[in-house]
Amino acid sequence: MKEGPDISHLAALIGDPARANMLTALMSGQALTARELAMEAGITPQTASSHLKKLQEGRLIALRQQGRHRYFALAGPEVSAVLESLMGLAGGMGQRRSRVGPKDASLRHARVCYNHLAGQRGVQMYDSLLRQDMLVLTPNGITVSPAGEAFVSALGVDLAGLRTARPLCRDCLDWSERRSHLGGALGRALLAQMEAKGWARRSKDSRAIVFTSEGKRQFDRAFPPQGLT
Amino acid sequence: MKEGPDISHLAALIGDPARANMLTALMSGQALTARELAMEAGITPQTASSHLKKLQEGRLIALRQQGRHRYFALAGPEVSAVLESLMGLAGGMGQRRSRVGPKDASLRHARVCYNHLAGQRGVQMYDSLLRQDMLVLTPNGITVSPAGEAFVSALGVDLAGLRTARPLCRDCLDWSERRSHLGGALGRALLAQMEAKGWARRSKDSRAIVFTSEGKRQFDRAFPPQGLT
DNA sequence: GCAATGCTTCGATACGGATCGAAGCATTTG
DNA sequence: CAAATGCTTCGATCCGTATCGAAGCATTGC
Repeated sequence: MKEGPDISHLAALIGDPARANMLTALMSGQALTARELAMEAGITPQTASSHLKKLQEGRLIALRQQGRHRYFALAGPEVSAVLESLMGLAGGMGQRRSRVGPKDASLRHARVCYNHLAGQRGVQMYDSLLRQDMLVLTPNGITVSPAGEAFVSALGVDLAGLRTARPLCRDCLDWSERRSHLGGALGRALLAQMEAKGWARRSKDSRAIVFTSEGKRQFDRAFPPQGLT
Repeated sequence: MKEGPDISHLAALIGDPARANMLTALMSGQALTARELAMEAGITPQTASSHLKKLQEGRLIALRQQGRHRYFALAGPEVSAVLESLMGLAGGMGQRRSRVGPKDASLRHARVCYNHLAGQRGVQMYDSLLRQDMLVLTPNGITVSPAGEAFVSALGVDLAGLRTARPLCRDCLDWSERRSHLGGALGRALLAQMEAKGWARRSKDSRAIVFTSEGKRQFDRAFPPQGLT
């Protein structure tokens, strides 16, 4: 009895350490060259080439060629969601990981997930927006209230420009917090604004997002944690 | 750069066809013996034994021994969720599957997902409950309204008995519908009631759930599709 | 135009892991 | 108690796949 989609092939694609590392690196939402991905995975370019071919054929990544540079990115947020899902379960076995390094803490605190904010900060933001009724959960998805529209516009988000993007808001399950953070076009726009305002920046060699002192203050003011409303 | 939990090991566990088939078989929420799982995967008992050992060590399945029979079940709903997530992505590559058989249609229509109802029927039920404000989405999860409590009690669900179960309601992303259906203790109780009332039964050799004509009528009456409110 | 660089393809190698027959242990049944 | 049954372990085999050096092709920069 083989029922439903064939998950073994898909899982096997992710199940190679080199490929898993490359996919993880692409979760930041940025496109990386074949060479960069080879270095991420600690393998030669020729090995990376054959791996990337497999991921491409499996539709996990997409290619954009610029001259001799070949940029690969995740094929879409659905891929990122599956990877987060796997991380959530694998994280539950975290006791089995030989070393919980400082990087894990910074990832849990704030990290980029397909261009939007994840981790404790990501969940804090989402919760706050919901609590203040700026975002509203409906059976058809998440909508932005009029107050929410005014709020994010005041933060510098060009909502009209985002309207064409679907979905505007997407509920993205956070592997470290086991709760949702905000994905979708609005989630991406909000992170971009934080970067533009200098509240936070992306780490150079990690998916972690680092907030400045001022950025933390501004963030907490904009998205107050529970109990500070 | 190796960030976050190690997903490759977990994915590799799922990435073997035999193991994937066994995990899929366990998604019904029932426990199966080692022999039954061997037959599910089309391998010998000795091969199954070594596979099951790996899944056990990987904490994807849990063992309950009864004499010489060893019953294995999924370790929890988190595992089921990951499998559904993989199915969703793999299903998006459905064009690549060599044969879309009649079974896929029946699975899409109604199937069991870790003991609760999934597929079109599952999503219909969830949407209906939300639309009628019997379930309410809150930032802290899904709650049952007073009207919802009365409703499910009238259906025969012993809510008091479920109160100790956590979570009572859980939003479970449906791979075939790309929307959520209702998991958690209430989701399981509702499916059990449908079975008890004879509205529907589980297929013998599949995760598909088959509704009787009367069951369809009763189901649509209890959980009217959009437009029939 | 040539050298440097990025990337893919080819071919060979080595390793890991799925597989099953045989054997052994535990439980159940008559 | 003996036979049947369920399951695990052992050992051998074979296949698939990741890997990298070498070679080739395409692009870029001087």
